[in-house]
Amino acid sequence: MPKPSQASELRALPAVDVNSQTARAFIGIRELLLHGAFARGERISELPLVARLGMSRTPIRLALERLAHIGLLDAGATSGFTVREFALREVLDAIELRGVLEGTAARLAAERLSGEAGLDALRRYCDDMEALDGLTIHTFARYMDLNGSFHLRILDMAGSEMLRRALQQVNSLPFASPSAMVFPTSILPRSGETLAIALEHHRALVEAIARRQSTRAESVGREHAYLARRVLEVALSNTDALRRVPGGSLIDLSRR
Amino acid sequence: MPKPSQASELRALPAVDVNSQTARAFIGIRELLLHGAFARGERISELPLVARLGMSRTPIRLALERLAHIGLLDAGATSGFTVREFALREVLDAIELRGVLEGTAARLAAERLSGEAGLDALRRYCDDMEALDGLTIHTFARYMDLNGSFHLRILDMAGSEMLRRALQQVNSLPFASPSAMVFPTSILPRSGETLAIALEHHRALVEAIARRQSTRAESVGREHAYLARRVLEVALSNTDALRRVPGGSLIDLSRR
DNA sequence: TCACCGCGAGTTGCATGCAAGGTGCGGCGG
DNA sequence: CCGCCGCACCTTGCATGCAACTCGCGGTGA
Repeated sequence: MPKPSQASELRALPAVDVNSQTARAFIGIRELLLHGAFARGERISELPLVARLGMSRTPIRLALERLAHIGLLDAGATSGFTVREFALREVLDAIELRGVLEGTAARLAAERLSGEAGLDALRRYCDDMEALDGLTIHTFARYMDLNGSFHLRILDMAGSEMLRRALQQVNSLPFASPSAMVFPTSILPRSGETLAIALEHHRALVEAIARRQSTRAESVGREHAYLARRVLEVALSNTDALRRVPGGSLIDLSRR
Repeated sequence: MPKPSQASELRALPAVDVNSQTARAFIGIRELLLHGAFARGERISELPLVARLGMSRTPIRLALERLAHIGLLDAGATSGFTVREFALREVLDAIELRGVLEGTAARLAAERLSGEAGLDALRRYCDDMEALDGLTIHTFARYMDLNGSFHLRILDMAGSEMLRRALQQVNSLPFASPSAMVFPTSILPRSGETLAIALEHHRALVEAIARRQSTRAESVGREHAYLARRVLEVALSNTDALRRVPGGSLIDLSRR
């Protein structure tokens, strides 16, 4: 069963169990962080959040710990947490690392290929994405969903739990995640061309995996991530686009 | 200043602040896990640990959470933690992933090389390792230290915080960490040859980085990790060696 | 006027109490 | 005798209280 579409403003964030206070705290604080409710480097203390989130310190503590672990907060040496700030260079590095890992996923998928089920699924995702025919304000959320499913499927086919964890870790930085750099044409004018290139990458990935061309699969997987890098470089000069990047306020543009 | 040698029985484990109950709980439970105090898949409940570690549930809870995050425990869907068990395949995948990441570190170090300081340090580590001249019971701890410093230095030269975190994550699985698969000759007879190959890899890495041969650096970095894989395959048929691998009891050898 | 010391507020680490949920066992009924 | 239901204990999630620590400010003395 395919995952339900999660096309909210803060999409591309992994869903978590909502039935515990800790999970709600995690989601709530993450949302605050990504919406720029705190300044970069600001110290986060627990008591204000108690008032803001309406729960006791215990779940808030746990949530802060988790946020520190996924890299959105810094755990100070002595104690306490501060809002992590990212130099632009770190964002670019994160995208590069995602490329390496997705390339590895594609390579392993090619090396370990067995059966047609995975390939068929990938081809269907490709077809669906091509059927969208452009990134309008209405279709781009759907595209992000399909795109996410496509890459998840490759990850499945790679069959490496460790790789899955590593990629999850990288993608937990919102602006490095695969769908963070997708904008409708109305925001970034040249999205159409970018989309075409992305779709070509997808086709090439499927073909390479199908033919067990593992080196080609790895190369294309890497190159595909560089696309996000290029989109980011364009978006940097576009305030509208930059504002839409989740967690964009955590990026320190003045620091290379 | 070089890091102090940490050649205890459970070396190769990142040091943590010992001044907090949580840190002590983390270390204590990790030690229990790696020494096989629990069966694979066993459920870990908090109260027994309260008695065993002499502290309240709060720090134990936090420590369990952290252990789950680094992958030594499974956080059950509903609640509670169980001891993670690793199929042999996952261990091999972890080593493969480490190869990918260390290859990437070497590539980035080559691409971003500036100045001679890093290279000089690497060369010194190489000299020191070669000066050991064999892996006796007395020298192999020192070798692991030097080896760890060498790879850390390359990671520094890569200059990617994201990459550092990813590698740290992989290395937190004790049997995948770079020094887990180093045995003195008295345990694994052919360690001498393996050591020679490792030293050659190190030299090749330094040379490739120095000449900015980034592709070569990446390849050698990957291949270097495969050495651990081969040592593991030999060690699998050697009970003595296997017992020395930290966390070896968590590996389910019957499951591929 | 400047420097140092001490106190106080704020903050975190930890312990513990309480309630809710789950699981297993025993008893009861068929 | 077997199966099912209910109760009780075990376990965890969360709240809260307490103590220690830090940082900063103000007062006092040189």
